Amino acid sequence: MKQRSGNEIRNLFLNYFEKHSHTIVKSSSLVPKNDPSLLFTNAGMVQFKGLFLGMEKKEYTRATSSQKCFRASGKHNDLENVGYTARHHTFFEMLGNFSFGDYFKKEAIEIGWDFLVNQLQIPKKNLWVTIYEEDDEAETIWNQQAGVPLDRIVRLGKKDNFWAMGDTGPCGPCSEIIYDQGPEMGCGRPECAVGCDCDRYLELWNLVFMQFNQDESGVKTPLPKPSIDTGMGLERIAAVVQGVKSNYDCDLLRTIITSVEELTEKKYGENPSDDLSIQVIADHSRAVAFLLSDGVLPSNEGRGYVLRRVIRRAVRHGKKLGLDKPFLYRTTGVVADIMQDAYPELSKARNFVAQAVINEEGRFLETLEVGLKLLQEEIEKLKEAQPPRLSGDVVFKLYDTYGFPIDLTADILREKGISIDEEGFSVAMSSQRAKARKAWKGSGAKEVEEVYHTLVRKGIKTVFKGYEFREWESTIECLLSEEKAVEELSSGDTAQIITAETPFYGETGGQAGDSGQMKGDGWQAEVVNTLRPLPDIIVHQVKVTKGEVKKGDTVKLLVDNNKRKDLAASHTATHILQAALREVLGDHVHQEGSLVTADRLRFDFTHFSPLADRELKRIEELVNQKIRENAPVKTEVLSIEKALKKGAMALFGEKYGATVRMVEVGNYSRELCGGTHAESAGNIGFFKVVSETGIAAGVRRIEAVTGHGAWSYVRNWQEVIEELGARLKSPRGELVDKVAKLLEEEKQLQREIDKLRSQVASSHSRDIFREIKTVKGIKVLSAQVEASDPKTLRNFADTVKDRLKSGIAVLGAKNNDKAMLVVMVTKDLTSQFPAVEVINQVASVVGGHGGGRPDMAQAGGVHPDRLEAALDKAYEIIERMKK
RNA sequence: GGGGAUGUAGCUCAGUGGGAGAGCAUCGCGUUCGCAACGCGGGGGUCGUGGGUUCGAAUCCCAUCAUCUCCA
Repeated sequence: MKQRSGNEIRNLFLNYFEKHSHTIVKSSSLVPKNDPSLLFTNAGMVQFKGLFLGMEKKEYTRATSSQKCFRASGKHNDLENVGYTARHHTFFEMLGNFSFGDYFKKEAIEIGWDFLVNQLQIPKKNLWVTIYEEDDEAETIWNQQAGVPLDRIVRLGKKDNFWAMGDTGPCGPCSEIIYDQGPEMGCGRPECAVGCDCDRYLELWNLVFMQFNQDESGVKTPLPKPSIDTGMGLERIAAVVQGVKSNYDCDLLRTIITSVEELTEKKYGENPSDDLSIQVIADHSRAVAFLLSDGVLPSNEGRGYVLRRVIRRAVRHGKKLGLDKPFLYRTTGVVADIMQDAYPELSKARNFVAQAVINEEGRFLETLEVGLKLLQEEIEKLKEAQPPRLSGDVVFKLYDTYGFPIDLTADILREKGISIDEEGFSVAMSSQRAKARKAWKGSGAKEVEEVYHTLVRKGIKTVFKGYEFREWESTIECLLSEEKAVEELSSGDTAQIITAETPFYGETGGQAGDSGQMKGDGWQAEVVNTLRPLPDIIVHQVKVTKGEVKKGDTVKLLVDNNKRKDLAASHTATHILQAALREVLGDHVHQEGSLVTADRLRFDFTHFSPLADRELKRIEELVNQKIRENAPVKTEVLSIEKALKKGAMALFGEKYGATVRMVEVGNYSRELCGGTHAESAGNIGFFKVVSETGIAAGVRRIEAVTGHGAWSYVRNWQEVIEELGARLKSPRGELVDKVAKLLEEEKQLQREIDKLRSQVASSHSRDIFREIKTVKGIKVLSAQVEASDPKTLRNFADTVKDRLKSGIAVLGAKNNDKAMLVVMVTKDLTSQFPAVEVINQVASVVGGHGGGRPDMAQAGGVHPDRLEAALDKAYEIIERMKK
């Protein structure tokens, strides 16, 4: 067998099949396009699904690829096993050849076998073949065309060798080529044979013969054009060709392991526990590099959460190896180095990947340490428990507060043989959900919805006229009071009115509703707010101010134009802001939420770190620049396909109808949006960011004001600064220096005061030292001194204690309406006269109590007039304590 | 919007109501031809901010800000 690198094997494979009339197809993204059933691409055939199902046509009928695959969720979840075995990976490459109704079993077997035996020169003596138990055809081909002896062909059941895409659709038998690593790699059991779970018999290459279509009732009918789908893990074949027993020893992974060795100064292969961690890091580095370069960002749901879990796992294993600083961004760099020729997206995304990884790592390292400490304490407590099992509450706390994904906690505990209480975790989780939901209610929006559903079923709906008009005439379709339909309303009532048509914009998509007036024959109402509980229904919240309103009345609807203009300006500004964010921060910025009101706007978006001052400044500047350019705002109703083709931003996960409304601001911003907008960017006037904060991991929030709101915001600040300037008698430009100087001066003065205070206190010292008494042979000084704060008193007591050499000092001082006391006892006397005991007895006289250490205690009291008595009594107290 | 965690010297952090600390960094002195290393000494703090409780708060309570984290 010739030694070949992983890269060489990949090229050899692709070129070999190209020679056999296959088209080399680039690996598709790890994020499957147009396949909502799949979180990640997990096999080579994923991008060809449409071809197999006959829903798509391509110019080729034979293809070959080396496909990026990721398995850490869903049907194939290998995350738990990574590191513990020699074969499991979250990320791997799948080599495959495909026939779409072109060649079938015979040719698939022949060329596959030829590649292994003649191209890679794998010794035939090590190869076995499995087939589906009913597939005689396959057996004949293997035996007669490929020359595999019959005793090397093993028949296996449905579980192993029958493949199906799902419960229905294409399916068929498959056949696997097995590599025998030799008995020393096996489990040693006498019944060990092909099909055994142990490491001896390695499944190298799976050939799927798609020949049936299965319907709902399970009936299989032969496909008119049977197809071929094969898959061979590159890492496995590389390990075999390179003669190593573990995938981690093939060059594709070994290079990364070497870089981990360099970072940690640990040697791979010396300590099983370290090896585990090193392998996890090597595997996860690849997954992380590829996921990020395919545009997956760490987040707390869906794909992003899988990525986050992988990163956090790797960080934790790094920590186990002694890495306290971000390191993963380096190993992902190594991945880019060795793989970028085959996958150019790695080098393109290189900087972005490093930035995103280092951010996520740094963030998690912060909580990891504290979380591990908590976990360690809990593990200690569990030492005696049988069986050891960590409570759901703790697992939840780790998850909730420290961001430990549940599988990470499980992974840590697995090493210690501790299980986790998943049920308890779910309970804690749902109680958190319930709490959040309860807190969210209050608007009562949920219950109300039912009323509107019934209205819609009755055929009531509202047509929105407000894009073009601010005033409109229509008829009243329905009156609602306290969620019940009524026939009429009278002056003073607050209620909901639904009309056939309206110029009022109902609150949706984050834009606040319009307000204004309604006028009818002999009645008037004020529209306080407008809602849109369902797409087809617009609800005016009104207060009737005059007359009686009846169902069927003709009504004049007048939108408050000033508020509408402000709302429109805010909304248009939001669009420009999003475009600016994407320009400054990158294309990973997506809207996560948005609120548009007349006086401010709030925009939540995905981004992995707090914004730097200069970034914010740049964004603000860009938005204002666009405002000054005064580009017209154009709206257009068109098909969703057309809009997306024109590059409109659509919200992820949002459902859109067949036709959509696209809002363009010049050629800068293009978004799908149903809101009302300014006529041109200049109407916004002025845009000012008010705050930028974090909302959740990976989500930031910007709040900003526009137009009139922005002006008054700036005006307020100006007033504050002017007021400051006036008080500090300092021009605006010198304010900062002035304050710094004042603070410095204040500090100096404080020091000066401290010094003077202790001088004042000690100036009385000569007098009080005459009052030293000897109580049963112990020198005791109890005296009142001048001290304005406890610190001075304490400092002074220190000097007294030093002078006494051996003895007890009890000092007191009056301060306003309080008495202060301090007791100091020299070290040689603390066992006989603990300072705390002395002071508590003395302090009780002044109505207080105290505490401290054996050699020093402090106390206070609310009766300063009794201080003298207390100090006198100190001698008695000490005398009584002497045994 | 709701919950939890964190915020102490330039950095990393300790400090469960009683005198604000450690290690690293920094400065000075000593040792040295010089450097590294070492020894001794010093400077550096609104204990995130604002209230409250208490004789006394870094510590307890409330509010607030920032960062992290989970839920909606």
